[in-house]
Amino acid sequence: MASDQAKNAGAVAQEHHMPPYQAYGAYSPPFPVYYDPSHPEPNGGPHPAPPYIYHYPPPGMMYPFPPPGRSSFVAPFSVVLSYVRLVGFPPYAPPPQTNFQRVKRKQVKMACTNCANACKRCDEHRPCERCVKYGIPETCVDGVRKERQKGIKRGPYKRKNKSGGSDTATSPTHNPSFETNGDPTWHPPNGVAQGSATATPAPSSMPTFPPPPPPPEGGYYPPPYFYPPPPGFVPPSEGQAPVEGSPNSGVPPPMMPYYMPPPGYYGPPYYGPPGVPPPAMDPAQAELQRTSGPPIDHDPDVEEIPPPAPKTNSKKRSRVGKDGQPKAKKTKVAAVVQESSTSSGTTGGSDQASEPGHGSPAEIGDA
DNA sequence: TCTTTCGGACCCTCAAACAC
DNA sequence: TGTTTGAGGGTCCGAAAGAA
Repeated sequence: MASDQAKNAGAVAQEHHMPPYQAYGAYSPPFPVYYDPSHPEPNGGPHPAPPYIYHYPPPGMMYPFPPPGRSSFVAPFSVVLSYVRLVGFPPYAPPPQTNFQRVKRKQVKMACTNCANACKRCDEHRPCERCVKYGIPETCVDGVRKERQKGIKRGPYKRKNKSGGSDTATSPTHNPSFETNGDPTWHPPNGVAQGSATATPAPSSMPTFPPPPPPPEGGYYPPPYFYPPPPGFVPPSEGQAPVEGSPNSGVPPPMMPYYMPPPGYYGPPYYGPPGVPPPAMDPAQAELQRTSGPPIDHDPDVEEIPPPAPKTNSKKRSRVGKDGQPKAKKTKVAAVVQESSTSSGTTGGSDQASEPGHGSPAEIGDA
């Protein structure tokens, strides 16, 4: 079987995490934005109830960005999206590991034969909830686990490094790539010390984001361009950095200064005044970046996390044709069925657990 | 629209390999 | 002998396909 690391690589972005109560900016997909209920809500209203959403900026879209002077992004939810940046914003690089804690899927130790056959969730009780739901409690019995094979020779193990980075559980707060910001040439701006902000300390399970780069010549920090603009946000006055909590005005602005980058725009972060879209990139340069990709400042030594792969038709199954050719069934399920067929009543055999239309619990799916 | 099916991701267990 | 590794074997999510 593939290693768990490899298996989990894509799953992190795919699974539904239960975000910790901490808000952070995000660098690039699949990094989420978290919500921090320790900060006041606009209008002093109550915090939204969990689960808190993630914001996955679409590729090519702007990205949440830690506000100036903050080593991490902690803000009311409505502010979270107020700091944005464009793809390829130097000198940031995504950390090699997201490490966002994921809620593990709970599994029962032994699913009943009906649920196992249907590949559906079971529970500890007998009859299980699903069997009761479908009126087949009498057939809700445990299957029989196969005994693990013994005497299987295994190759030599690759000993993992105990001191660090042995696995994905390494605290991201100690991720060297964070400390160097993934870029050896980058240094935190003066006066922006790590942890200097009033931000709620990140739990150990959460990444600590590095401080933002200094504003460019002229002193602008990214204006609060939104995509989409959070309701009720009041943009800061020109030339000012976004102020945390600014949405608290409670007065919905008539029009938010937000924009989408023009097509083909892969340029640097735009520091212009609020409401003014970035200039279009030079066509030649845009074309070059379209073909070779946006300017990436990623540490070449840092493994890049690819954006969530678009859903493919990989799960497309070829079904039984009109003229026969039954598909091979899952043998492991079939084995369970076979072993418990005397009590469960499901049809045994290694080729099929049950037949459609016979009311067998195995094919009663969840509604 | 609902139901059934099932690919494959995810999870747990535990024997083999390894360190001390 | 205790710990670590990683594969076996299981659960079940979620989407496709068929049925109603």
